[in-house]
Amino acid sequence: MKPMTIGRLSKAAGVKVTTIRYYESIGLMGEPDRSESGQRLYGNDATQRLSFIRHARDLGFPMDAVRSLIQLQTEPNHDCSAVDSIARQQLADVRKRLNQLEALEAELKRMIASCEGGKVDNCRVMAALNDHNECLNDQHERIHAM
Amino acid sequence: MKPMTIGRLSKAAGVKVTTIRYYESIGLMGEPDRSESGQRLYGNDATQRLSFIRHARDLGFPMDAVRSLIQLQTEPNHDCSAVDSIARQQLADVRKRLNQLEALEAELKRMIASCEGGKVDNCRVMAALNDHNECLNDQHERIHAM
DNA sequence: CTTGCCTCTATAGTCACTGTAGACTGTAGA
DNA sequence: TCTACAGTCTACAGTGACTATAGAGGCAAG
Repeated sequence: MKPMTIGRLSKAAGVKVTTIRYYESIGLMGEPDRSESGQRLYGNDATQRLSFIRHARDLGFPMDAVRSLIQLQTEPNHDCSAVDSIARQQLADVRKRLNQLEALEAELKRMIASCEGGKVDNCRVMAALNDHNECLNDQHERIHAM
Repeated sequence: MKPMTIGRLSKAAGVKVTTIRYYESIGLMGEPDRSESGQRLYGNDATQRLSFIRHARDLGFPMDAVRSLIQLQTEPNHDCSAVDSIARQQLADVRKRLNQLEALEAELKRMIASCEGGKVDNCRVMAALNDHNECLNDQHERIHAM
């Protein structure tokens, strides 16, 4: 259980050194002890927290949500429903993105299927890109994040 | 068919004024004529191109792909297969993201379903976030973009 | 002529990191 | 002990695809 340097922590948790320092800088990670020469020294709790963050990020939780979850972790007696609702929110977001992506998939498939080769000039894919009319039912919302 | 100002173009194509100027700055849009006082003046071709860009972006095509597609548009006699392959690539990307999102959905669903209320301390959702082991089969790739 | 919106340029901010520069530290082999 | 060389430090710039802001000037209606 000796303290480890940032490089070891990085490997242990699968998070890049620079990213760990970044997490520290935005207050997600808390300042670690330092060696005499100023190198960061971490205990096991750091590995845990870092893995927690990474896992949450892998699941697509936005930074704010991760921050909240970490905060909640420090209040073990608090009711679990807050955690639940963050997770449900995330699930809802994921489902929304899924729907959007499915719509995209359908349209792309249609576009590609309609192409019969030939010149760019009368390419159906190009035509489809030009005419927004015959498309996606007013899905005006841009798709971003993940 | 009079030339229009950037504001009108913005409304016509559904792209923000600042975004139009941004597209110009990165060479996606080409420099328009200017009025005596220096205001940008656009013709119908601009509306078309801008709609094209917007539609492609809505479909999730990355900027580079959009650039290529625009380039191809200027070579109407070129073979259409390049267009096709860009679209297929995009479809493949969309499908990949779909798969990743489906995996996320499954895990989130599982996490949430396992929660039985109570305190944060023994919340299953938290537990799931802590233990990366019982999770996503090595889907180490981070999910980004869209 | 004034009001109020539109447009201009240039610059900084966003998110979640990643990369770089230049200096210092720690360790393993010769 | 000397020498490599990998690891670490800080601070700052860069990424993509925009968005926001500041401060100045333009244009049309009332």
